[in-house]
Amino acid sequence: MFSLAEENYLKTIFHLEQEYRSGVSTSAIADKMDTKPSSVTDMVQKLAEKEVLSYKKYKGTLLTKSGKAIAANVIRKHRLWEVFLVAKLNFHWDEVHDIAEQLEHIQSEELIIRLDEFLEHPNFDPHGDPIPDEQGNVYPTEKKTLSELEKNQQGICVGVKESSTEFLQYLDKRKIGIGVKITVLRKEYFDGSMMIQVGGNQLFISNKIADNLYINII
Amino acid sequence: MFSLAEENYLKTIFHLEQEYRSGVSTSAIADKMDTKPSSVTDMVQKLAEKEVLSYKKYKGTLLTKSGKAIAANVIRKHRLWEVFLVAKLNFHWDEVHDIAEQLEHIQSEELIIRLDEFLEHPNFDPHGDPIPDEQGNVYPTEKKTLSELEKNQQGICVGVKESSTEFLQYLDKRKIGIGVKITVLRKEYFDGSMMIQVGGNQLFISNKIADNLYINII
DNA sequence: TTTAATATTTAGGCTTGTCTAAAAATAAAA
DNA sequence: TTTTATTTTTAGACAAGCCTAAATATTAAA
Repeated sequence: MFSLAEENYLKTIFHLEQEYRSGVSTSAIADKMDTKPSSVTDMVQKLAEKEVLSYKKYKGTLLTKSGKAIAANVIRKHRLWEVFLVAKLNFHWDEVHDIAEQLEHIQSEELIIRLDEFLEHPNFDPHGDPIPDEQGNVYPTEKKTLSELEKNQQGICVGVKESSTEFLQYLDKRKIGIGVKITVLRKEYFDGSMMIQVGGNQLFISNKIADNLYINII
Repeated sequence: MFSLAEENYLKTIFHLEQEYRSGVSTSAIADKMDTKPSSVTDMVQKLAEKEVLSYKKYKGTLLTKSGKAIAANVIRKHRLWEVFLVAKLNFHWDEVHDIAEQLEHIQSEELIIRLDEFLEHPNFDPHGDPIPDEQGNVYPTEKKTLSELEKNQQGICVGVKESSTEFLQYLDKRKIGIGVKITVLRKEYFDGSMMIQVGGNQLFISNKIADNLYINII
């Protein structure tokens, strides 16, 4: 069993490994967790003894297989709860992070199995990030913004890049939301604006909007 | 802000006050929380300084108004989550306590407002206990067992007394569940067995069953 | 390559919430 | 009412997880 603090370290290191593949430095962890490097050293040494990560003094750290599994599971829970908060409790995409940060530590395998079922096995959270499966496998998507799509390409909206309330309201009004299928009908190259198909409607959107929407190409 | 441990003490004392109205003893709290009396003394003194309870050495403790409000809010959250687990995630009544024990400490007013909304403002948890309102008022019901009802009385099933899996399955099969309206059609006084109306069906049940069902008289 | 700057670790300390053992107060029994 | 038993409190200690300050490695610059 891992404590809340331990789970948070594992999760953070998991994320940082994407960026620092050869080893995550003490200070990188400290920065991300808003804590002091000395605290990180303490915890990393403790986690190394528990064999969830490998650590060489001054050389940084990397998760072991079991460490990765634990971290992926925490992330899975976090993202499933985010889906719940948005899809069932009508929170906005940008309001759910702090709450999910707490919910991700609730201990119950069965709870997550049933929550996943209740949400109909979602594959992405409201920010468009993939939800790890039960085995801890994450299938990272080639996350593109709508602005990167070409004419006639289509995909599913899986999230937003920057999410101000005004922007979310703009999207709501136009029925653009997570899971919605979008097709590029026309693209203007001088300003990147485009005509898109969303549900039954055709919309004209600026490049600024298109650049803020994450799309999963299908 | 109160820590997880502090919230648990307040909640426990709140419950114990129903039984020990003139003051809750250190050992009663220690018993209920499965901790040592010396630990209780420490915490109670700390909480007294925070003015959420009044405490006189050797004389026990009672919650202040603000202490009661905090405790009621934790209980509100606990019971709302229990409703969620049973009504939405299909847990059995007897499986939800430990999970709710964790969920009750999630910090977000907005979350509880929306959860309450999502569950359509339930008044009772799956064990038939009343859910405190947002102001912390609890309206305790005169919780009777079905066996205490007389002929022609009717009420809503709000919970079970003892909940073995077999018993819950017995109930499921007969469509007896929380929120279900039950009417006593006939009652045999020599053994307490009764004929009841449940939904469209009439059922004959023994006193043993009737004694295990909590009913809210309407 | 030697020096300076930066990163990391160690040492020691603090807070929270728990514990054991001993002291003190209260309650019960003789 | 005095003694005994029980309850409660105090004192001192410990683990987790954090901190600051000092010591040690590593990296970058001269």
